[in-house]
Amino acid sequence: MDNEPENDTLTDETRGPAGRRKGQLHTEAASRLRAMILSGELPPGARLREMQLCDQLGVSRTPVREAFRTLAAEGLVDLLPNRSVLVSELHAPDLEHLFLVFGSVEGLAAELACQRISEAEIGEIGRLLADMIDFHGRQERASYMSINQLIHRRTVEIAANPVLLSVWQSLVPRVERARALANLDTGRWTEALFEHTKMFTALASRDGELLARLTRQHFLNSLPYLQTRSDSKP
Amino acid sequence: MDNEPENDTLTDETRGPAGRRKGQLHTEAASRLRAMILSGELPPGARLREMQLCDQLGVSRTPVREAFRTLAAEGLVDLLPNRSVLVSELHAPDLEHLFLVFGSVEGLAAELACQRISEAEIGEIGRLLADMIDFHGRQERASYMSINQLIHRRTVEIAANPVLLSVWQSLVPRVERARALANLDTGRWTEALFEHTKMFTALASRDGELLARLTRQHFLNSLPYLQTRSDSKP
DNA sequence: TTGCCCAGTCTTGTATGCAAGATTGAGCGC
DNA sequence: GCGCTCAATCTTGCATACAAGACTGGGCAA
Repeated sequence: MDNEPENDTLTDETRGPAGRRKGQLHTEAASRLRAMILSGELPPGARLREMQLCDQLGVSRTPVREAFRTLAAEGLVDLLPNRSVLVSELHAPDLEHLFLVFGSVEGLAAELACQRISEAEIGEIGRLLADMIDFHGRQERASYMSINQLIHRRTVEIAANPVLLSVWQSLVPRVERARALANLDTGRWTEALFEHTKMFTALASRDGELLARLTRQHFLNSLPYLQTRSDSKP
Repeated sequence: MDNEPENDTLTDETRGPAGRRKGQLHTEAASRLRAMILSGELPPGARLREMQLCDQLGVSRTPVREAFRTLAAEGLVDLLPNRSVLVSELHAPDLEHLFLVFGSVEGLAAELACQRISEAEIGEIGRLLADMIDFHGRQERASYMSINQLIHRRTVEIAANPVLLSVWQSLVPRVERARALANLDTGRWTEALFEHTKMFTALASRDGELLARLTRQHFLNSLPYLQTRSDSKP
């Protein structure tokens, strides 16, 4: 009468073999919604009705509403007062603005990373680059993109600036979405890979100024190819 | 019976002569809390208990909780799961990170502004600078700081990049808070003014690269003076 | 037929109730 | 005297109820 089989007093959220509770519901809801937006399941301009998402996610409106604020801060949705939440649009001029800023942020990250990077980390990035070249040779785009993002993320992490990291994290969902919605032109793909090798050379020689310039240019160069797929304003 | 005097179909929230409803309560709550944090009324590390703020603001917990998310996205508070919300700390290393990133963001804004600024806008900034010099001469710090912020804001606006503007707006509360918590050293004040004049010269000649470099340096230079007042970690 | 008005329905904004996790302080054992 | 345990209280997380603002479709008049 004093102990039941399932009466475990574990309060840690990492116990979940039964998948009991991974974390906060609004965090979970935000992750799910973010994934749905990035995958295109929720296309730009889609109306997000609270109740519908509640049914879909199996939670009540409170965590869904809080998740909306998180996504709004990431620029993935627009909150219209007294009206529905809309998945934000991605117009061509917005993309230009986004990539300009994002390139500058990554440029700063690259500059800082050059000041701090260790030999081991240079080796790590080098191996990632080799993998990326390999995936390019085999035309495996998904794997390539995955490694690509990982290199950029590692660079920001090596920069070791939490403010920079948070700004980067707030922008990267939109950048990833833009990439996901556009197809990578084969010519641009090869060109981008070449730029990456040049960037790695700068990183390995710890030339921060050069790497920052290359990084900014890297994003500006990829811009026209993304815009070809972006829709025109209605 | 078909028309009443007050039967205006205005659905805009800006009608309120009776002060009926200024906007959403959570927006209002976020503004109030932001002001309390920036003014120092809520000092770094302060615990924000929902019920207490509800009484203080005269609203229920729901809008307060949503305001917390907004402020968390601005980096003004830290959300601890299942524990209280804390006003975020401002340690010396954090300030260094913040000013490095902020200087870079403003640097990009300055670079873009150089490409777009009109003669009229150069005149406008010039007048603001003249006012600033005047306030410096009369040792009116509050007015000086106000003009100072206005110049920076106008520069970002002239850059005409909404993504950049949103990043800037998300960082500027923390920068302003750091400035508010520290006293401006007189020597640094004069030095900063000199830097501003150099920056204006670059802006007027539309030398974006130079202006970006000066802007970044401007923030790096002011950093040591802020840190002298910042508390050491417990 | 076409345009406007209005009521019904839907959706969002806010308040409140309930349960679970965290904190604290007293009591007990060492 | 000191440290641990446990329970009472507090605080947060989530769900739900209620009210107010938007949307939609039918009906009426021109």
